[in-house]
Amino acid sequence: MVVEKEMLKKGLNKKELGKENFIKEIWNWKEKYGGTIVHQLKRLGVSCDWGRERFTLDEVCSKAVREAFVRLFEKGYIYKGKQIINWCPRCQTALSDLEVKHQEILGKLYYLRYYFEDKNNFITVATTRPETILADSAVAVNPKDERFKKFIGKKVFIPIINRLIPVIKDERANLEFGTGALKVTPAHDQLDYLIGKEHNLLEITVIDEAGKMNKNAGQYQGLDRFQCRENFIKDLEKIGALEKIEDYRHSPGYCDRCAAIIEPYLSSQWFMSMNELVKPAISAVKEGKIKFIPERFSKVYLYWMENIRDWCISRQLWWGHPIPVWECISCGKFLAYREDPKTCKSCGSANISPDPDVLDTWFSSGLWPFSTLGWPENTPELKYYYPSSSLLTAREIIFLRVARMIIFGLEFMRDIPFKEVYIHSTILNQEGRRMSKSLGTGIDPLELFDKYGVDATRFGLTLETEQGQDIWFSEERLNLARNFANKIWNAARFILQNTKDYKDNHPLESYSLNFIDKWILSALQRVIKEVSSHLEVYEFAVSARILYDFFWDDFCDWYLEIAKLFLIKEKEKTQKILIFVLENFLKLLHPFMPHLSEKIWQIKEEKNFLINSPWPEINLNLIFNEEESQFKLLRKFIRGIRNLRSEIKINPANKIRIEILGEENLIKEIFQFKELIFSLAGVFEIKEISQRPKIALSFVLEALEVFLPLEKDLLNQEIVRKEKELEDLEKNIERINQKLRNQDFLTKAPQEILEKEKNKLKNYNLLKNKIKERLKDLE
RNA sequence: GGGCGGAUAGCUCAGCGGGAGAGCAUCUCGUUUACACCGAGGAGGUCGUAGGUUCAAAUCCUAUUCCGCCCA
Repeated sequence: MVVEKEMLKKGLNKKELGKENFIKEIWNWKEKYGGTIVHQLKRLGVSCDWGRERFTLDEVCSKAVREAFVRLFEKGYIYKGKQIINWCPRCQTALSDLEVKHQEILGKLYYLRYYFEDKNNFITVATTRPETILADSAVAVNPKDERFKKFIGKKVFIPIINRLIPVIKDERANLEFGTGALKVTPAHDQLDYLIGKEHNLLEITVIDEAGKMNKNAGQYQGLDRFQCRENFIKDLEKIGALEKIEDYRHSPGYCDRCAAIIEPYLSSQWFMSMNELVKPAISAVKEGKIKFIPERFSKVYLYWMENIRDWCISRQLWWGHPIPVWECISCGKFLAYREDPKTCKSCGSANISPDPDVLDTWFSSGLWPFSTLGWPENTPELKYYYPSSSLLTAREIIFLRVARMIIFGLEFMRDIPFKEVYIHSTILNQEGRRMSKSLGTGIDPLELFDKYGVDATRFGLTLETEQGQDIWFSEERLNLARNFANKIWNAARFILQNTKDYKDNHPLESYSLNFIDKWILSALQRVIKEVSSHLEVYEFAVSARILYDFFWDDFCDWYLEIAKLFLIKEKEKTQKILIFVLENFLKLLHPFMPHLSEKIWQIKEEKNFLINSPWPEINLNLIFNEEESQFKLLRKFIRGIRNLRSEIKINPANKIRIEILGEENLIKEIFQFKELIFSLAGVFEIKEISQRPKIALSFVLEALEVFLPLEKDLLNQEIVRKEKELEDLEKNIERINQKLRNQDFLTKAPQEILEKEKNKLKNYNLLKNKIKERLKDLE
């Protein structure tokens, strides 16, 4: 299709070019664009086994297609039949139901009069396609419809061409639609075809393969179907057969490839009978042998499979796998052959001719999971790789490819092709439309790679791939990811600079770790555990977020800053930890940012590739719950001081003195980290006091009160602050009290929750008292 | 016509039964030798609407509106 368009631009059409040249053009195009996709994937850092790249028209695949076809043919699943199929007059081929897209448009509904033989009375029929009147074989009315009962069995004239047709009764005539009377056009409508079969009606074709009116259309012969409609309506109006025209919303079918309006067309095609084939494919999903992720897509799959219709597999195209069927002119048999035959295998006649059609491309796609591995030969690859674990794909592919892979896998391999089907997000462009090659709504990923970097593009998009949710593409998000990549690069540079003289001599356990070391190591274990488990269940965005938060918030903002101090006094141990955390982080990061993580890894040690190293495993000896909460206290303390400073706009360069009051052991703990606090909070002295100072800003942290002495004229600010704090606190206290006063809450809520609420209340009250005392002091 | 998904801070989205979160944007401060693609701090939301279940609802159920997708 795409190639055809390209050639039209150059002023060539496919018929002039000839079949052979056209196919040559297609191969050229395939080389060029197939190459582009592979190139993009490679730049993206996709680590495929590139030696196994395949194309559906490769010899290996062709062999599989032929074998599969012959087997299905011999089992009687493939048959030739005359049916109403979806015909694209532009592509001039049959299409399967899946290749037809319906789109709602505002069309017209034409009310037309069919006069009875006596020419006095008439019956009015409504239609959206008046040109097909020329192919009408009957008018159908519902037997329940009182209005038309008297007409059943009579005959009416088709307007203009004056052919006589009967009025018949059929339940499929919809009482609600139009006038309730239905024109029956067996050769140009699916439903009418069925009605026609039942009532033995004539099947008259008036439109040809190119969408033009044929000789049965009389005076309209040669006109395009839409032109014919216009002319015909004018003529009807002239003779008074047009009663009225109404606006009407309906959804005609469009060709998925070229967007031409589909013509339901009576034609002889090859079909695959689906009823039997589908059964094991339905139970495989129902029994959970194959799982869809997110789960809800299994419903989509099952609904389609349970209502499946026979699949029209023949196409009138020049490009594709030929249908391996030969017709014997002598005995009239159609038979499928594994090798091109010289004589008919039924009667031995040499007077045979090959089928001119090719197979729907989705036929070969369905064989992909095993055709690419050498099936029907029993190759070692087939044994090793089949079935595979997961199929990652887009949701519009569920019927076209996934369903058929499952059907064919179970039919030919007697086993499922994969255990899990992950349906990934669809990226929408800024207008909210799906990105697609044929719609021209896509963007070139290579441009994004140049602008933001490959890893940032990957990471930015990954952050948004919430399960089954669409992604509205926005470059802002890539910016965030690029900043993250930059952060990682700089942090790594800092670590590598400070570990040049580091020798990995001792195991981590041999060092005496302080509680901050323990905190970061413990936090790392948590990250390893969580990232791993989320990846297991395809929660990529969650994993990416965990890595982002850990690295930026915990590691860079806190541990690295603290490590700057540790590097002076406890150099070797700190180097050890920095390297340890970085290494593990890089491993976890690799699936998301393969280039950056590998690059940093290679600077660190040239010999081994990161991609070859094992995935990190959680070390239970490095989990320190107590130290983690201890660190959280210190962090709150430092943040509290920073808040006070910012409150009165103390220049960061100015060091301050703080005073603390409270429980002995807490004070001791704080003094232990004096230097950290000095450095991280801009403090030059911490003084223990026994009485609250009057002129100071303050905050309360558990059983500790912290003061920042200040100038008199700023005291008002402290009072306002404290009053606001008190107000917030009282709101919280009142909310909890309300709960605790509620008898139902006390009896019905779980004990844990009750304890939690009581605890909260206790703490709030403690704080409240301290703040109140403080306010009293200030008055 | 049937099915599915979404509606939460200005924007893009997390959270999916017990104290409303992130990034960007915005505001204040900052030349602290890893990083201004940065650091510190602040402001900003009656979680589409209406009912219901529950001691407790952004979170569960029902209805409804708007947006998107799929199938017929």
